[in-house]
Amino acid sequence: MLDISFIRNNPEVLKQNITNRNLKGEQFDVDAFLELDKKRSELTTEVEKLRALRNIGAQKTQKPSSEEIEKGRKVKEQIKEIEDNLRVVDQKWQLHMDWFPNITHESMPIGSDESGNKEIKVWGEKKIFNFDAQSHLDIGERLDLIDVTKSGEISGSRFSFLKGDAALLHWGLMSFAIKKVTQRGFSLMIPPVIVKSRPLYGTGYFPAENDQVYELTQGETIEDEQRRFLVGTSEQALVSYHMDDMLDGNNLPIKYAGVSSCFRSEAGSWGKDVRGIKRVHQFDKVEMIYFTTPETSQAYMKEALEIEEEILQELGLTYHVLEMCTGDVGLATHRKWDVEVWLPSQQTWMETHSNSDLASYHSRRLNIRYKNKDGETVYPHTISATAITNTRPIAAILDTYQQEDGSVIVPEVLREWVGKDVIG
RNA sequence: GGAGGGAUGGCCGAGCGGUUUAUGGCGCAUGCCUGGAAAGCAUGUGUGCGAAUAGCACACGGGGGUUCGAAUCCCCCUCCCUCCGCCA
Repeated sequence: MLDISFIRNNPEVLKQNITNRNLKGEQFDVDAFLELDKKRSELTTEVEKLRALRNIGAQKTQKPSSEEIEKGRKVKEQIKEIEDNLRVVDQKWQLHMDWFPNITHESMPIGSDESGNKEIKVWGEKKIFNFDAQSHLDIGERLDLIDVTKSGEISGSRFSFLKGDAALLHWGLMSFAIKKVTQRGFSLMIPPVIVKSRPLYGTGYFPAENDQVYELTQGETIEDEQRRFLVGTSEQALVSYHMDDMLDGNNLPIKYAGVSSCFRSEAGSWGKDVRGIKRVHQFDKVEMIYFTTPETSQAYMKEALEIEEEILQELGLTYHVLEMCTGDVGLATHRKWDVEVWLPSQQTWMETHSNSDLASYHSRRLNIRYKNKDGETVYPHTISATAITNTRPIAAILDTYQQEDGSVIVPEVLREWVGKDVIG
């Protein structure tokens, strides 16, 4: 959510930002919003004047005369009428506020889709096999590591069984990443994976991306407070951990590493990455969350990238880093880098990590503040970045480390968990 | 799941229909005092609109209602505590 006074003072900046992001729809109509905002101010002023009248009447009259009671009754009716109007205007006003995107960072390229993303770094060699290389799924099925047939029967499409050494690879990756982030000063958190709607609203998944979310509750008359959802990332629970909190500014940055399963309905992604375990409804992730001062968020975003790169380098996976463009990021994003790993058998990149500076977009929605040295209330910036996930890195390892004899070399840093040097 | 008891500012804690415009304390900030500090004293210390140290409104877990007037009464919801039940 944006600061309302920022919008009032810089409507052109917001309009330009909406254009840059290639957003379309009534909810992004800034002029209509400003009209509503004006109307809302007028009605608010009006209703506040009447309330003042009511308060004066109520304060000075211990035993009101029947005349005074009659006067109060009239004021009450007027208040109700204006409040009803205000409620309608306010709802429309809020809808715009909920949909307006964060202002993007100046270094983000302007583009309408993923083709506008800019490669800012490449690390490692693009491996060339001198034998007939297989995809991660073919390797996984041949070595009895991945079973998507059984999971299809049991859970539906886009689920998987990770078996035997692949399950050990999973634990290895998670443990390896946990070791890395705790060494870097993150407090480890195991959050709930079922949340209410407010954390999802607060982290920008509602209303904009609600088609990605699994809802557990049913019934049309259910109160919003009683609805429950599966998290798509531990970010949703971890950032919300501090909702309505007044943080101690001296403790910033706060760094949490969340470990959880993540659930995504993947609506609207039909046909993308269908084969194997590249895009599934359930995966596991170690996520890094920062709460920082506005001045330092960019520096910590770089720190997060450094950690991500260190993890991939030690796994020996070839990757590149993308500066995401304005048209390929969510509404909450201020700046975002994606890290993609090279799949040599497919001759293609696959996203394994993302790293976002959300500025104060989340903290405003979740009412997270701290007092700075001048005693002013400040909304901290939040950063969300992937340390590791299980499925895609496993796919990348199988692909990258396959050998001509059909076996797969285990990356050195994972051997203590997998218990062997070679699978198969 | 059942039965009770609770939720008040950064924190603690009064108030239970009308000088409460939220008492009091702690913490914090600023000033006075001091060689410096502590102590003491004074002032300030929720949010919005606003140029404003002007005003007004809002705010007592959230939402709705009753009333001329609600932190206070009623209804719904959430969370916490105690006991019972169930259970890795």
